[in-house]
Amino acid sequence: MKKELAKTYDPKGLEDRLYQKWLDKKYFHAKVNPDKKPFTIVIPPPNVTGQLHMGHALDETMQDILIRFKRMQGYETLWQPGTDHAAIATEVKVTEYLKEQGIDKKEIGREKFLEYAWAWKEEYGGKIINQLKKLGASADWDRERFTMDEGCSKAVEEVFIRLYEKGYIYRGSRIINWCPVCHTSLSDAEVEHQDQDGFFWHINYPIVGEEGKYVEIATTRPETLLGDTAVAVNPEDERYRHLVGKMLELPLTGRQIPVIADAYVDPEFGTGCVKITPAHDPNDFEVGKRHQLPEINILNDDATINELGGKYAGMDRYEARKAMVKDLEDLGLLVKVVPHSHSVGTHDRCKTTVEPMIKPQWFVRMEELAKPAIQALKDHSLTFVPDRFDKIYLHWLENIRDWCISRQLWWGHRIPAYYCQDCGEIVVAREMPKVCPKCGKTHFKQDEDTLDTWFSSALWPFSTLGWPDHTPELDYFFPTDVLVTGYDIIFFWVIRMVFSSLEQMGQVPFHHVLIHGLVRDSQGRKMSKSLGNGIDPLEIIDQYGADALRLTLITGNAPGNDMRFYLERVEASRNFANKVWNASRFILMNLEKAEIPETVAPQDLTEPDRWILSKANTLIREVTENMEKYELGIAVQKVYDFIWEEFCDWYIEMVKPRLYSETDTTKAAALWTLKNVLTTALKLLHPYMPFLTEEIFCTLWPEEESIMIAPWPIYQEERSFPQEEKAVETIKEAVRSIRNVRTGMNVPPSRKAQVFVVAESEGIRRIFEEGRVFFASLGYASEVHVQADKTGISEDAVSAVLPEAVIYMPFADLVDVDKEIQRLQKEEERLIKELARVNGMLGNERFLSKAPQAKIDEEKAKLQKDTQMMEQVKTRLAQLS
RNA sequence: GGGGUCUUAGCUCAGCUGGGAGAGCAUCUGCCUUACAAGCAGAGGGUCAUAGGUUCGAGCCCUAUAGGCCCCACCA
Repeated sequence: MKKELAKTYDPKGLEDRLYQKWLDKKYFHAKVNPDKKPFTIVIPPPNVTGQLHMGHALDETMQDILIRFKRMQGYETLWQPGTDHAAIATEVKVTEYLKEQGIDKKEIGREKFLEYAWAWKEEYGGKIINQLKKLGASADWDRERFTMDEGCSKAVEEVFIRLYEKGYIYRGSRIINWCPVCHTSLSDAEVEHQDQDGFFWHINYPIVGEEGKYVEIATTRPETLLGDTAVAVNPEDERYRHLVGKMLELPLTGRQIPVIADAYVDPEFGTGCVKITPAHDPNDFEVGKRHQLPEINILNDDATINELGGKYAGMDRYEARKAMVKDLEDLGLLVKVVPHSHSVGTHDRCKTTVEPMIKPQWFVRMEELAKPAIQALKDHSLTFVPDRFDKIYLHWLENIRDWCISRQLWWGHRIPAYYCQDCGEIVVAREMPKVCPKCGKTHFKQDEDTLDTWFSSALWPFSTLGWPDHTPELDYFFPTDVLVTGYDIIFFWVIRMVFSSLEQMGQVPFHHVLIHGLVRDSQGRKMSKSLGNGIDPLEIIDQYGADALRLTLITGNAPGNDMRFYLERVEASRNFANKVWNASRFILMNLEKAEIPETVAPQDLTEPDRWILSKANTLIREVTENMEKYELGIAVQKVYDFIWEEFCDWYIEMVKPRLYSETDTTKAAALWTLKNVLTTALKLLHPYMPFLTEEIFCTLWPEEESIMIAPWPIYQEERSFPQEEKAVETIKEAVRSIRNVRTGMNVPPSRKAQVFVVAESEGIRRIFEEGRVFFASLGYASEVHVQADKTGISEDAVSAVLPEAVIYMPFADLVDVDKEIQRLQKEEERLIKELARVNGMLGNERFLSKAPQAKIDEEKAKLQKDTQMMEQVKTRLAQLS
């Protein structure tokens, strides 16, 4: 079956059709197959209610490229897909949605809310998955998972219980980050620090019993004064040593607090006296613990002042701040107000300033868990690409603090802890206990909180493979090979997967972490909803095709770096797709006109055939090497250059006279080579541009099922033809000079000219004899004469100097001697410079003694070539003047 | 305060282990040459941020400086 291809590549329709075919054929489906080596990637699960954005598109494209590459190499490839319940993100969305319907979350209660949330998930959850399919993602959709499905939930429960039993999970009243808008605790990773302009309020605290004497403190949050339980000074600070132990009167409260000494205080900073508010500052909390200070919580959950705040009770924190500053001023206790820029913690999701608060929460004790994760990187069982992310990973782990995992949300995995209503005993178990092991009573209540969303995604590499059950999949596909993700979630996700896997599985979850950057807009700004500068990948796919989008995302940027996205780049990618399409169309048209043999004997191949085969062979080796090293952009750039320049601009053009001739005996060899090289190129390109290459491949090889499952090309020593490469490169250079000369003289292509090639060396003459046909088709030659001297060449012929030959073209009427002299002088200048450089190197004793021999030989060869050329140029110049 | 990263052609960026400066887009010139005008052929354009150092040799390695961006951090 031969298909006619359209004149321009139109991805519309074709992409959906091919994707459906792949699905029908089950190519994406991975099975446990002991005869093959596995290759596994787990997808960073997108938020179940999310929309595909450029970041996803980049991330999934990289994974799909690796998966398709390895699949063609013969691995049993599993790309494990799924979605994340995204606790807080989803809960906020559902709450907003309900609000629009006039439904209040608190009123309907937990159970009803969860019903709505699941319904929402059912309705919108599939959306992002379908969007991934538009990209061409070859994930095993039969294995799609969800972090809150039965299996993943079971894994979460199991890990929680195991960690609790080992003492790694504990419940404690500690200072945590509280979001007053979302009404939940947050982990440290969820707090973003922003520098904000604020003030330093200097306040006098009167010393009890010493009329008119004060201790001056400086604070950026005066409202927290209500919770002060001490003022601290540095024990070494001579200025204040005498105050330690004295009592102060806390303004506006009537309470008395002590002056304490603690090394935490920096005498150089502020006044050297620090108000200590254990309930609302992490440092003060520590100080408070050391000195057994009372912890006074002065805030409600919405960050209004609570009932302990006296007249300020009920005010918002900032309102209270204003009122208190005013009151202090009236009391004459406000010393001064100094502008001060300081860093403020905000909730990364809603940007609200977080309040440190003491709350009973669940924590993961991190110190012991972090150790193997550090070790794994140090002994290289885990590596980052690029490796500069090693430091970021290590620094975080080496300074890790306990992980607050409880959230005051409903959408998530409920904590499997039960409280005895009678004696307060905590029981962590798979289901609600019947009888209290401590008091024997039977009234239990489950913990109201749910787990941090990252607790479940931390288990993703093994929970998706069936853990805690011992499944064949787990045995076969785990540990996974590479994780592909952005640097923005190393702390949230990558690190937590590593220590969770090391703890539960005793192995790293993946061997390599391939890190990419952010996709930014054309001006380098982050794409965001609020800026409205986001570019929808689906619109790009609709307009230019998925392949063009994929290529754009992969090229022109180094691993781990951010990239700018703009339409001109997509157009360039689209143009390349069209180029491949048209080259293929040309080849297919010619293949239809003639029979080609299965194989061609080597002696029937012409020089250009061997040249392009040799080039393709080298390409195979290089591209494969680059891809093994995750250098995806470099790899595809090489394929791009090969196809466009070597294959299309040179080989196809060189081959045309053979194809158009009725009598040429090497026609079959040309067709065979065209088909062979095109096939190789398509295969190398397939991971990047799956749709285009599949469509062409299946037209080219109707008997084949799909390029997806075709074997990856392999470098073959016997396909290396260095001599032919040199010969064709010589011809190319000659053709280029002819074109150059002609353009310089404004000779239209329609005007053909005689071409004389003068070369002393017989070997060179043979090369030109072989290549004479190309001067006609590529160099607009009417006749080609290859000879050893200038016999028969008119004096006014224009010349082009090559290293080992001079080309003459008689253009009697057009000749412009001055121009030619100029051109030759320019060439002479270049050669003088080049010769000076080479001579400088070769004349340097130390270069000769220290440089590698290969380099020396290379320079010697250059010297010879350039000297030769210089002689030609000089001779020619002498002739002209 | 610590760490990272960037500074290369008008624009956006490549440049792998140090050995003759590249691509895409843009610009200029000429071509509707029977695969492709989303194309073909040719051209112009860069003291690789600055100053030192290591080296036979530095865009690449080291140090410092300037500027941009990012991350981490308990300076009240």
